[in-house]
Amino acid sequence: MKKRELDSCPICHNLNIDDEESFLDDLKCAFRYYEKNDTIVLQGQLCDALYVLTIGKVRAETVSENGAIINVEIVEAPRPLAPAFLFSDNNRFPVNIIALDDVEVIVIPKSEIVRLMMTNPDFMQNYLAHNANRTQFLTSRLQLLSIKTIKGKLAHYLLEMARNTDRPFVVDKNQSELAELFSVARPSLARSLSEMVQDGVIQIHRREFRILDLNKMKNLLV
Amino acid sequence: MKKRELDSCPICHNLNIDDEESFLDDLKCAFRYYEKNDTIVLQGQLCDALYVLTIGKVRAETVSENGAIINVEIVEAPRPLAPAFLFSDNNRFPVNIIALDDVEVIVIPKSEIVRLMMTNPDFMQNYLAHNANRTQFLTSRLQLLSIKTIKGKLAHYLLEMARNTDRPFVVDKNQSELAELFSVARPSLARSLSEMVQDGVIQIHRREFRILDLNKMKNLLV
DNA sequence: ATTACATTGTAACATTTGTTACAGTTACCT
DNA sequence: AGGTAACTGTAACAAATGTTACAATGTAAT
Repeated sequence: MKKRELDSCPICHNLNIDDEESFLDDLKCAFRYYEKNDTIVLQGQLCDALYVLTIGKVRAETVSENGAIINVEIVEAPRPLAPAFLFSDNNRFPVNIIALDDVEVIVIPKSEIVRLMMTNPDFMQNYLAHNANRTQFLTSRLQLLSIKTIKGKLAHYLLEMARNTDRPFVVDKNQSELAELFSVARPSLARSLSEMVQDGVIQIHRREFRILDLNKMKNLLV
Repeated sequence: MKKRELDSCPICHNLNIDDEESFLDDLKCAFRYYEKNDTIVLQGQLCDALYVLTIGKVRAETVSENGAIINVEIVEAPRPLAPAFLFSDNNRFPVNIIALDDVEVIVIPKSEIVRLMMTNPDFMQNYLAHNANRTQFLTSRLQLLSIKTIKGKLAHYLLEMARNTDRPFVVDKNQSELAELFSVARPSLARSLSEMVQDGVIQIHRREFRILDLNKMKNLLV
């Protein structure tokens, strides 16, 4: 099995843990090990401890009531699993979590997390920052999805990438990836792109884009 | 001007503040007062203090680059404004905040918030719980919006309301409100509803719904 | 250079949703 | 009871997007 790299975990970095072993010894926690396809957490399960994925890779999936899988996210160690739900009023896991590898998970009771925060300001700020970043991610995702038209989403995305310049810029995704990000069909995305080119709003050469008409572009947002 | 009701603020309740005045005296913070239509926070502004809305009502709006208003939320006192962004890596306000009333805002520097958390476990848990609940709200909103069809959204919503029974139940929203929740057009929602009735999936009498075919219903989710 | 594969462009058609308009119904007020 | 406003149902048409299929182009490996 691989080795732990605790320091690159978003809630554990910069904690000045000189001795990982003794740090973990002091912590009241449990180590759990799973093999590929083991279920680590069941959707709906009570969440009264922090699950930290320290080794391996897992799949987090939302399952609808007829068993269809709605949403999938792959998470790689080291990262806490659903750290926000530990403190929410409805503290149940929103997803199934399945091992994709050999996996180590450290389970830390909520009371220990509270103790850690109270005694270790860095840990507390890490925890807060991580949750805050997650909120920010969700907010911007929501903002993107609440734009209804494909051209609108493109305008939002491309204006972000262009950073208010009219210089050409290169995007790091191909059309299929963009289509997935926007959750639209790939040919529909291609159609919207070529219409925007026809209308003289943008220029495209492979992955290099250039905004030709900033005003038209911004009007697509509404 | 109205009176403060700090105890019903999600991050301040149950703190055993016997004397609000002396509690606030001990806290290094600033009181700010605004009139209707004053700008309290500008989108993009650095967020290095917690803004707690203690009296009044504000509007939080996202403004696109061409000045169109994308998103609006009304917030009433007492509530913290964007508490998650205080600790995020990109700590800038994502919205304009405008007074709708006579408003009091207490501005508490980040360092004071950290100090409060370290000395007051209840405050810390309140803060964490509030952010966690917000995350949960965003997550479920995202889940709803990522269902593409109107019937799918309806199925998701109605199955939630029905709580796995086949008994009739009453929803607390009219069609216009539902349409806004799903961000679709009202007549489109009505059409989907009547199609679902025609297909024998549900029965409707005014705001009373009844699920007739649970399987068909669940299949709409995919 | 040739092949194999991934990516992009495009077209025809189906489906879904939006838009606008109006009629029927219910709720409420006096 | 009558009048008004809110809510709901529905229809015709427009617009946007999805689906499927295939051609054109680019990319990488050998």
